[in-house]
Amino acid sequence: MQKRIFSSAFFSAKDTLDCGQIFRYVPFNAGYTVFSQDKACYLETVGGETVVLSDNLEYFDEFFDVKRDLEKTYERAKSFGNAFLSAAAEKGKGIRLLRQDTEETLFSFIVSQNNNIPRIKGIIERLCDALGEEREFMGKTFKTFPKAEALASVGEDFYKSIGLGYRAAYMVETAKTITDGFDLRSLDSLPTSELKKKLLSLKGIGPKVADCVSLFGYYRYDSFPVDVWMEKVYREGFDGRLTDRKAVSDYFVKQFGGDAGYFQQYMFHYKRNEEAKQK
DNA sequence: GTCCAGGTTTAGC
DNA sequence: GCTAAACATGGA
Repeated sequence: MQKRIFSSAFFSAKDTLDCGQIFRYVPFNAGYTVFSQDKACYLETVGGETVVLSDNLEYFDEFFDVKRDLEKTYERAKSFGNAFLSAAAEKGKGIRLLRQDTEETLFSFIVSQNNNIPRIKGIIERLCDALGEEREFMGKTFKTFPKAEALASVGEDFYKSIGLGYRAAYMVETAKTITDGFDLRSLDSLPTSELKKKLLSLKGIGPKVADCVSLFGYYRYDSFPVDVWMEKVYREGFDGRLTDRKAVSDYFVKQFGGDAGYFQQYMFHYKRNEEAKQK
């Protein structure tokens, strides 16, 4: 087991994991065990330090994008002079956008549509339990995220049995499309707009999920997913005149450019926490 | 019982 | 092209 220590100033375990970009992590000791593909690490923030423990540290250096300087991103967020964005950046400056596995991100966000985060986590956990391979980390066993081949090997009734509801058909069809030769890696070189068009051809992927896959799975920071939460943010804290989600997304990308993805995540996380407090 | 959640698909204009 | 209904599930 190897260990790395970072300043927690722009790397908070809690904010990075709880901001809705990842569904596979569980509280453990003072921190969390985090899973990606067939790998695991332990992540904790205590005081001014964030610690990563893993047998695959190089993988998780990349995963947590540890070389990226987020102070600049945070400063640019504040420089826009929007009250909501500034407050969100202040609260969420510990968020790091993860560089997640493309395929895992794709299937995870098919599950996410018209669903809530606790339920998404549960479904993905049952998915891995049933179809993943067993591995060990810190004396405990866990399951890997199943590859498309494994996902395509089961039918709709399996997905319904673990709670996917009507999304079961989307999982089956898209898993088959991928095993039949749709190469996710071949999209790496496309500009973001072309990448999204290709993603939209997959069943169960509409504009919002395509933006999430583009951002979390292809690291296109000029993506701005607009869901029910971001609609509220737009209405309450910005122009508010557009009604179409895609138009709202374009509006933000135009303003924020390559910072759009980070700013979106700051604001999404802040909005959700704000609502939670009032209850 | 109704409403909601990191929306997409399909049918009908 | 656009709009509106249908779509499972579980927690509030």
